Amino acid sequence: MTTSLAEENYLKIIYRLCEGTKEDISTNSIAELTNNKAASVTDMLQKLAEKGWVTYQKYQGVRLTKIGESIALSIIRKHRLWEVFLVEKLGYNWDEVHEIAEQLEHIESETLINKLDSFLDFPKIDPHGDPIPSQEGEIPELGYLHLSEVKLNETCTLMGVAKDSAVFLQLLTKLNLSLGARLEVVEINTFDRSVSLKIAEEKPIFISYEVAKNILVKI
Amino acid sequence: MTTSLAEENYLKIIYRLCEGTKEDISTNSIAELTNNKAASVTDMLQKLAEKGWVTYQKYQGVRLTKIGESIALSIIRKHRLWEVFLVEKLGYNWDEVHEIAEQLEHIESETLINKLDSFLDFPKIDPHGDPIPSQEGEIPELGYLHLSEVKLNETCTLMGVAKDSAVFLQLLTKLNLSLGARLEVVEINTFDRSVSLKIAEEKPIFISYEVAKNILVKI
DNA sequence: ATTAATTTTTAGTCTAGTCTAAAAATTAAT
DNA sequence: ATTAATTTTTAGACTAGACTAAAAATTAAT
Ligand SMILES: [Mn+2]
Ligand SMILES: [Mn+2]
Ligand SMILES: [Mn+2]
Ligand SMILES: [Mn+2]
Repeated sequence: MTTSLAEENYLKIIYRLCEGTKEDISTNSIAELTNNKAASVTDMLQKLAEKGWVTYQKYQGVRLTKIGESIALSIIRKHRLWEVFLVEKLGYNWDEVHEIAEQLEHIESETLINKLDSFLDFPKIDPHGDPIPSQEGEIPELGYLHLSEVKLNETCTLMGVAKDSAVFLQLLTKLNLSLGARLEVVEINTFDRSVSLKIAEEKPIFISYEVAKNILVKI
Repeated sequence: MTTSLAEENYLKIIYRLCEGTKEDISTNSIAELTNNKAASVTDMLQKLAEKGWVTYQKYQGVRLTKIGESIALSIIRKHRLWEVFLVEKLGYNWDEVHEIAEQLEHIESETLINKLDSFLDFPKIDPHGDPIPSQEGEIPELGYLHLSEVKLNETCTLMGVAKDSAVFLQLLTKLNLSLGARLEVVEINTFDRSVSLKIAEEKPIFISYEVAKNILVKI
């Protein structure tokens, strides 16, 4: 069966919301992320349920079915592979690629994405450290921690970000925080949970809890 | 001003029809190429005229304005650059890329297409020998002939094709006719205008007028 | 356990882009 | 120059995907 652009965007967002929790997803939370009104979301959920891509009961929320999930994963795979292409081959910065990938992820071709995958040498992660689902929809669980969870005086490696927004990524770049950086937590302020970090023996930098929460690290 | 996918496809087709002739373009000819009904075309022509991209008078046909033409050329530029990418970088054959490029040509980004252009080393022609418009909308007039116009015993070089259809391109491939091939016209049958060709001293092959008409050559 | 607040769904409307059927204009044929 | 054939436009209807306003269901507060 064929998927429209609108349907693909809904499935992708429902996937993101399902990831966190075992609960069913609320209409309002979807409305927020799609920038649509709740009434429009209800309409679409009924269509998606009709097509067998979500399970949905009035007032009780929604979840992806196996098929719905595999559609979402194939779009995420395309999004992330295109982001790798834009950064690795065309020389974009990591904060510039998300919007373009939002368009490219909807290009429909059986062969294209696999040829692209091969051209890029089968990358396992995208420019933001997010794992790239395989053709079969396997997505490795990387088990990263949020930097905000790291204990005082521990050292870790920056593996990814939990947010794609350009302003956030530009801030990280300005602070010299890029994928692979070695970070030592030298101070945690209990008052506002802000953090001081040493990046590879340089003099410490200061980041808010909001920032630390969106940085993914490996111990 | 912003262009929808449907509008872009109409402008591209009107451009193609304008290219040939100085006459205004008929509603029916557009309907045929867009695979829409004439009534739908009339609707769209009124919208395009409203936006200033075509000049249009009821019953009198349509032409692109300067702005309309520059939009069409920017889409054609994108289409052809993506075709080069698909063939040169991803290893597609020339008969496999048109449909994918039909989708990619609508990706909207100021920077993307110029970075792609640079990544591809500023190609001047696409995999079918068609010229790639510059960023400014300049399109070199290549002055090629149709193979059907070449005189008996003359030798020429295959520079391009006048048709993108997969079956046509596959036929050429099967006949060993590819870009750059040296062709000698060794026989022209006046009855059906079919042609016999020597490709680089090999034994002659036979092609119909229909095929010869869609092969572009340089003497 | 009622009432109040919140969330979700329904009902009805809108736009873009398509269609069919019928009317109007143009072009071709007598 | 009429008439006939063809082309083009209008009129009215449909679908996808959005919206607003109002009704219904759920959840929270007394
Ligand atoms: Mn992204
Ligand atoms: Mn990413
Ligand atoms: Mn093409
Ligand atoms: Mn081409």
